Amino acid sequence: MNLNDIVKIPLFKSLKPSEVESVFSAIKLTETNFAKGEILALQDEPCNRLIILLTGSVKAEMSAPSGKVVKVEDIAAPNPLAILFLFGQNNRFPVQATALEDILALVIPKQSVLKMLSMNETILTNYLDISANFAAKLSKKLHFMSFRTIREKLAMYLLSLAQQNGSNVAELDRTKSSLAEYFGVSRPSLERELTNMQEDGLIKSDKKIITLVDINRLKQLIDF
Amino acid sequence: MNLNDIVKIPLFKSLKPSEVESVFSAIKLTETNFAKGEILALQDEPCNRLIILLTGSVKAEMSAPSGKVVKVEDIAAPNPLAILFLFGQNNRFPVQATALEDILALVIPKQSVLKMLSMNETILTNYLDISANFAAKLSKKLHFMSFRTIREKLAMYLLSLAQQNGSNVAELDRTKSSLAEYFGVSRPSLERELTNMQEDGLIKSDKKIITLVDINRLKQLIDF
DNA sequence: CTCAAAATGTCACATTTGTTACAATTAGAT
DNA sequence: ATCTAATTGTAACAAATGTGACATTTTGAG
Repeated sequence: MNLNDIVKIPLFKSLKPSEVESVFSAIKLTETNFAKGEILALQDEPCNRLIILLTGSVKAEMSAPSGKVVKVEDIAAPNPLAILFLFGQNNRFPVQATALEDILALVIPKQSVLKMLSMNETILTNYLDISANFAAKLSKKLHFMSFRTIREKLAMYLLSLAQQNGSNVAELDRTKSSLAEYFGVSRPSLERELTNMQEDGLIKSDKKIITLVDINRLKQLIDF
Repeated sequence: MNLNDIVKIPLFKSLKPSEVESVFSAIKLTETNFAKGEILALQDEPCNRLIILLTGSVKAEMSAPSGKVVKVEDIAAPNPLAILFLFGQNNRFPVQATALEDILALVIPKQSVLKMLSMNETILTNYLDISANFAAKLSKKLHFMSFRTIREKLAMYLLSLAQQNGSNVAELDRTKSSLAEYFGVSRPSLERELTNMQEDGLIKSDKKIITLVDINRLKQLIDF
């Protein structure tokens, strides 16, 4: 792996070439391939290494013994896997990670991660920042789940989508099926609520393009 | 604050006296009092300091629309507040923290925290461990929220309570009101479901003592 | 292009949960 | 021990969501 690729990894962002060299010579790390469909980490497996995706992506699911799954999120290169759970007393993967495509990954043992963090402050701040971002995502998801009605969830979701665009149009970034799954509701219920909201003059829904018609009322839904 | 108190704080666990001295002389920190009911941190307020409770406890709540709140958890001394969100790009408190009792707290600015972490490896590992434990708690809560029905949530909750006892009896560790709040459902709905489950022969419910009658069927509810 | 699989839109109906209200019981302070 | 506030148990009714089914449209592999 060359230097250009390395500094593209968030954990190694802003590292000077000399730092990369000294850090990488001090730690153990291996590059590993995973085929599509292969399991990178089992749920509840001890989490004793950091896995950083170099290419490809994984889906992270929480599963109960006989098959029911809760999808948490997809993680794509060049992001790390389960970075939040690497340390701690009973540190286990909270999800099962399955390769969505062929994957090349960097695997670093826990001890080496610790070594890196204490020897280089840039890596330390990167690590803390990345962790905080994942925590924020987790927390956001939890907040999201706390919205009671589908309408509220949609208002929240659409507003933040439109805000990213800087417009009053939200273009869905995934299928409505997977959106329903993300919301934790059934697909027909999600469709129905989109229809209802259109009838109520809140939005205009056309395929994946949702136009926010009455932004104030949408904001009211989630603001109080 | 004396040395004995300091090493009782998880973040400073296993520190040698000489380390405590050198670390504390290098960073800024203040002790602050909060009265019962006072707000230590607002939801969405920038998270630029670490707050460690020395005495007392706080409740952490996320406010959702219509004034409804989702209680995330209580945090008691000597634990830190929102440690997961201190770093990161858009680092804001995900919850509002309100004092449940009079509180004495240690407040350390973000920059000083970073300084501590890079100057002392013990503090670094403590910090990482504490963070991971909170992440695990968050993740567990998320898993819990993913259960669809009240019955499933109850099955999950009661089974893990009974398991702690090593018996088939779950003694509720809080009021049913607060349990309903924790579940994110209304209190009458929770009561009704307890009644239904009793009628269905799953449990026997008497005040705070819930006897698990048909454990297999309860397990099926969450296993499947 | 072609065609099968996936995704979408929409129903009628069943189920779950919320809401409001009220009475009974329990807990805690003085 | 007494009294007030909190908790608990329950009910009828309203609202939200799930389910299963079906036709239509879109997507993507070959």
